[in-house]
Amino acid sequence: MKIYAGGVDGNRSLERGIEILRAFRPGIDTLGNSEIAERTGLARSTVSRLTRTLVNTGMLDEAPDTKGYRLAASVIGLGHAMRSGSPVLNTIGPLMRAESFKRKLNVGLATADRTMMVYLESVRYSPRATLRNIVAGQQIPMELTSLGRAYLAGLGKPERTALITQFKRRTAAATRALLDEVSASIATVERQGYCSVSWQRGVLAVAAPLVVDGLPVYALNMSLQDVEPSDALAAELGAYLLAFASKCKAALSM
Amino acid sequence: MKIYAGGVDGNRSLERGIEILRAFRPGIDTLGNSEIAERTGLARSTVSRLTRTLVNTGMLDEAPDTKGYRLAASVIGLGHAMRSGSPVLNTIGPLMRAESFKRKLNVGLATADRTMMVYLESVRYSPRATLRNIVAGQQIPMELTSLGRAYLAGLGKPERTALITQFKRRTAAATRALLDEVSASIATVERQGYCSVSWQRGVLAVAAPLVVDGLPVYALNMSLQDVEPSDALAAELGAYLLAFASKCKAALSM
DNA sequence: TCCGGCAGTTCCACTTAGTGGAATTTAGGG
DNA sequence: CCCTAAATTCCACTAAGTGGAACTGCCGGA
Repeated sequence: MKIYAGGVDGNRSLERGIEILRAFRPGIDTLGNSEIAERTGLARSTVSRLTRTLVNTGMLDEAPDTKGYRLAASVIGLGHAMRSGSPVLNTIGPLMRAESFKRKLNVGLATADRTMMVYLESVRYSPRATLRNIVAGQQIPMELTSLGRAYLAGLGKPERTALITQFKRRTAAATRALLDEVSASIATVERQGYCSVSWQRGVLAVAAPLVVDGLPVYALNMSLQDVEPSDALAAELGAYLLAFASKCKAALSM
Repeated sequence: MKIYAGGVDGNRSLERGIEILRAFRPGIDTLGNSEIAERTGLARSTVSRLTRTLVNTGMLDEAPDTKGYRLAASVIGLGHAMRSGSPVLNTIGPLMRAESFKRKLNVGLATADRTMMVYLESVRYSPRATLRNIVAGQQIPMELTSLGRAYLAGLGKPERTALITQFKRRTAAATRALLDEVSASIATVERQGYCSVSWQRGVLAVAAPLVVDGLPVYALNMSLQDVEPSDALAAELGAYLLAFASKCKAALSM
């Protein structure tokens, strides 16, 4: 009874290489081999070989005095390829920009990467209309935000519970109360189509799932800064969001 | 005389996995396994296993009816991490935005990915000042643009010739004349610090290398749309660019 | 409904390519 | 100039990955 490596689960070296890339979280400048080895739990020699490969393939740059590595420019090239290939972003992006302009608020589209939500696009409205900022790739925690909770609500039961298990494992602290909040938000989405969380002072955000079959689940959000969060305001935003979400769904199914 | 695999050149599976990711060029929506196999020259079974791994690690999503894969959201997460970790972009980015605003022109910062230039940031100035667009990750060919040629000029001889060899291999057509143009541009950069190419009608662009030691070579560019390219205009832009480049260098060496 | 034709996956004998611990080299820092 | 820490290389070992072939499932015609 022999077990064959090929064809069962993934390719180990590739998995590890990707894990190394992922060790570069936002804000991190350079990582040395031993630091990577520590974070990933790989043998130092293995890391040395894999980072070399990643440099050769152009995914990492060797930093100054070879004391470390940083992500290379080709990863943003990939990011651009992803965005420009995404049919969802391509159809919804323009709608988001128009909506942001019309309603004078921030509009975001995101989906999950493990337990983080990552923005495909986030259109930031600024009262000083001279600059409109569009950000992509920013990551925010799933459990804490309306965006993430709306995403969870859009997911099937099994995936959802898998993620919730991960939250438990990840954050030992703040567990019980937080998980209850999460379930409450999910229930709210199921009832009224959106949920609202104000996790930063003066910021009100509402979010709704965007489920199109055959595609990953997405979530849309709208938010306002420098306001006094209130139920009335949340309801108003929620109404806008629901209208916008259904417009998006319509545009996608054409 | 045995040759040991570990430790010599890179890890084969990882190399191949990355090559698969790279097969998703901008604008491509989905790729199926056999299409990938074709593009990369790998065995179909190998591709099947590697794509599975890439899905497990979150780099690819399975498209609708499993007829293909697309880049997953986590690649833009990586892109964001790269940008937010880049010390060069962090110090120069704000300067670029200010400069674009002040001079009313486009300002870009890029570096190479193989034979393409990829923008870390491209600040697009629009006369309708209500929108200023910032794009990252866009790729443009190195040989055809002032940006790419300035980059080449900033490179060491060996790297430069290696790239030029690649151009020859890549584009069979338009070789001789084009290569001469490239050398001419490089010479221009060496003489006056920048070069200028107008490869699209009505667009004038000037570019200069940005070399900071211990870091990859970058290139800065400035461009104007909807103008009649002329030597006088190019000289004016060039002067702005040189001033800006030296301001950047100063900011970086602090 | 049945039959190609095709894309994807699985099987499996083969062996190379990758692994990790130990030894070695390189680089600072005091 | 030595001493510590990090990175790299060495190498015996074999699990892990490979590719061709067989298999499965699907769609489009007729």
